[in-house]
Amino acid sequence: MSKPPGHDLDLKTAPPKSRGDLRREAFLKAALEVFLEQGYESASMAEIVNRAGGSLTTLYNQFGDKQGLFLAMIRERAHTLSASMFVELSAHTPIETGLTRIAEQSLTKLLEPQSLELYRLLLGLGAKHPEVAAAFQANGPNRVSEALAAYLVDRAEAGEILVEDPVEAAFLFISLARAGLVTRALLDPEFRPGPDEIKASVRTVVKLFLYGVQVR
Amino acid sequence: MSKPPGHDLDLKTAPPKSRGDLRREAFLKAALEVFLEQGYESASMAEIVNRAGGSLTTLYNQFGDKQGLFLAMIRERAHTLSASMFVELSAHTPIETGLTRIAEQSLTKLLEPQSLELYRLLLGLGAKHPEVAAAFQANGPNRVSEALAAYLVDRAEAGEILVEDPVEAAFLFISLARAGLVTRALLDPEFRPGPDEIKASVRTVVKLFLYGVQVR
DNA sequence: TGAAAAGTGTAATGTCAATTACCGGCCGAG
DNA sequence: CTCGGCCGGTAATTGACATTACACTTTTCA
Repeated sequence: MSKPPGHDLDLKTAPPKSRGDLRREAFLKAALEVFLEQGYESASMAEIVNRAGGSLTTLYNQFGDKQGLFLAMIRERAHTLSASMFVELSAHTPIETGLTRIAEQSLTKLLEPQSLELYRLLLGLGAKHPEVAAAFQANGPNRVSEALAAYLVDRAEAGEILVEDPVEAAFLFISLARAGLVTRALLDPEFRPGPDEIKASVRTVVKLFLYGVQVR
Repeated sequence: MSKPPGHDLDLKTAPPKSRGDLRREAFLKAALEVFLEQGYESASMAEIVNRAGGSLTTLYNQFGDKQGLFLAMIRERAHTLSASMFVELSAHTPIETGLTRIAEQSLTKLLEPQSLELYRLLLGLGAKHPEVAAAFQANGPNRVSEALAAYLVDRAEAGEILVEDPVEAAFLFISLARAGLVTRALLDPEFRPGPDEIKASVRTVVKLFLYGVQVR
């Protein structure tokens, strides 16, 4: 409705910034903060306006209602979070290195307080708004899984590993990598693992994934 | 305060049921329903009283306030849920059987809609009420982990497996078992795995845990 | 049996926040 | 320059509850 010549798919090279766009960005940023801090129900539209500047009227004009704002915010964040977890896996990287790299990258991102809280919010969404959770899932974790699966196939062909179902194996590896630290962090706010703990956890996980525990 | 001769640790054989106890039970049951359906913020005390019978006044007398009721409910549920996930592991059970049994048992319990919603609620609690999440963690998952760790030590001594840190290995196995189905179920309400899917998932996980993916 | 304790039902009270209504100022097209 | 629409600020308007207060009945038990 506003940018005359625009490709609507601009991802990085898009600073057309009309007035409305600026407002919108500020609103989304403030909404992110407040929703993450207080949760959906407790967050107040007024508080969001306080932080963003602007006015309630404009906020309602742009997003319709509280739920609209929330959904818009979630979509935007889920998208960038997913993107930031993506790892370039050049084939022919040795398996141990590749697994380590992908696990460290996505764990590090996911353990940032902001990501963690966003993840928590998504989980809490529950039966309501399944579309959002689904969109996040499809468009974040699944992407990573798929990339990893392709890489596993490559490594299998190179004779390094033996997998029956690469897709499932990839999914399990991702799950395994995340399960330990992320679950703990979600349940215990005190628990904020640093880079060293992440590296250590990843090392264990990679070893387990590769070798298992059975005596050979 | 009421039952004259009581052991306070009765678990099953305890129907002393004074009047207050009956009220209390009904309140907790209704509270469970309503909190799971609506979430903490949206749940209304009046609605709980409607379902439980009795009166608002009594509810407040027994639990103080909304948060008190919520905490009491969570504690009670976390306790019984944990108990139901416990698996008797006679030592000397072959490793593959033991792992399969423990994973199937706890997965099956955790995937029941009610458990799943409770888990979701706990995750959503977030920074607030860390005590509750901690209590649940300590008193549920950790128990299972510890039992499994002891079992792993036994199997290691029997020469079946090779583990450096049994506690960590146990934790990872539990995480691995849960990660796949539970995470999926939390994010996608449509996804309700049946017993066959659970068995299949467990089979894969056990194999991975034992053998890894590396060619031998 | 006869209070005191505990329970019940209903109707305040008070707060808080979503959503709307207005009203005057700012900005870009004609 | 100048009008109609977007904006910002503020004050309604409403509806939901949590939490209490009150007046009455039932249980308990000494």
